Amino acid sequence: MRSFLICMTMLSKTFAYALRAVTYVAVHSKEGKKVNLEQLSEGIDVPQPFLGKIMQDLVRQGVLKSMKGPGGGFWTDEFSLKLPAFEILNATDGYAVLTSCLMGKKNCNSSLPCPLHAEYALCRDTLFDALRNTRISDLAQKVEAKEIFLAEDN
Amino acid sequence: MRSFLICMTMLSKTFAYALRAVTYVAVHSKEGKKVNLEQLSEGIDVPQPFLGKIMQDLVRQGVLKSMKGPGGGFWTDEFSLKLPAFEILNATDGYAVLTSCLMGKKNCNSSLPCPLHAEYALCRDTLFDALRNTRISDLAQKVEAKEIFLAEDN
DNA sequence: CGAATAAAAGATAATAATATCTTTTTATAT
DNA sequence: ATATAAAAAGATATTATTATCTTTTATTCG
Repeated sequence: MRSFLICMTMLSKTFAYALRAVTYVAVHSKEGKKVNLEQLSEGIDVPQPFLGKIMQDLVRQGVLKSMKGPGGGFWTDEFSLKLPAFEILNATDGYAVLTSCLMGKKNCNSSLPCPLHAEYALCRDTLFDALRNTRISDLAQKVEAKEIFLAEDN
Repeated sequence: MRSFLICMTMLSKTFAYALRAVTYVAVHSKEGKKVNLEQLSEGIDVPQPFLGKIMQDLVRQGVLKSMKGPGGGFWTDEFSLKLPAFEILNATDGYAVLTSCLMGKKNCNSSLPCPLHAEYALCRDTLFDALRNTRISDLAQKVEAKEIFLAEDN
């Protein structure tokens, strides 16, 4: 009866889970292994049924590959590995969050800005650039290089 | 029967509403006027009952002053005007969101970082700095200077 | 083929965020 | 003092997000 409501990020938990999941799968794909849901769920410490839904989306959006049946599971091919992390956001939350106004103004832009427009644009762009410039293969490589684990506690 | 579920920001709608509300009140306080809920709700285009709750919090946390009764309402005193916008975040969402990990790692730090730690830290810090360096009086001044309106559509 | 494995899909449940409604308290003015 | 105005407080409703459970479909292997 454990609770999974722990983290509190500016973006959704779904996206955080998806980032961890894709990274985990990518690391194992480089070793030529497929990953199944049970293993993944334990490896990144995310509840299996919910993770299943997220994985479905990621496959549907072409971020990951999957196969059913014995020996099946999820993996990244060459195409996936080259995708920017931005595509993970796109497949989960959508990218609208990166074009929004901090103060909730509908038409906030540089010619009619809210009082925090310039500052927040800078913040958003920093994240946007990071998600565009970081490929899935980079995520995997960083995990390998630093021996970081993807479970929340590690 | 209108819907208010429109904006989609990285932080909460509550925070977006609070920013608009405090700014609106500050502008009017500079003209020596108190603002009541009804006027405020129309001025910034936020549903009155929900806004009422947010205002309660802001007053309780010392960001705004209020008075009941005829001629009552909300206002900012000299103390309020000097507060950084960060205090508005603190009074609504709390600031934990500015110390979180994008990938949901519990202990994410520079010595054991997630693969996006450095990049996301930059993003968070940009926002953090903006919220610390912008005072409530600055928000009001920008609205006055640029003749911006605080309703979503404007 | 039939049994077993694993993802996909569909349906339901719990929690948090957002929104509304009603009653109470406090202040003002007559 | 009484009526009125306005915030505070409390209770309830709606919607979105997160989480779970069950059934179906695809694949492999004996």
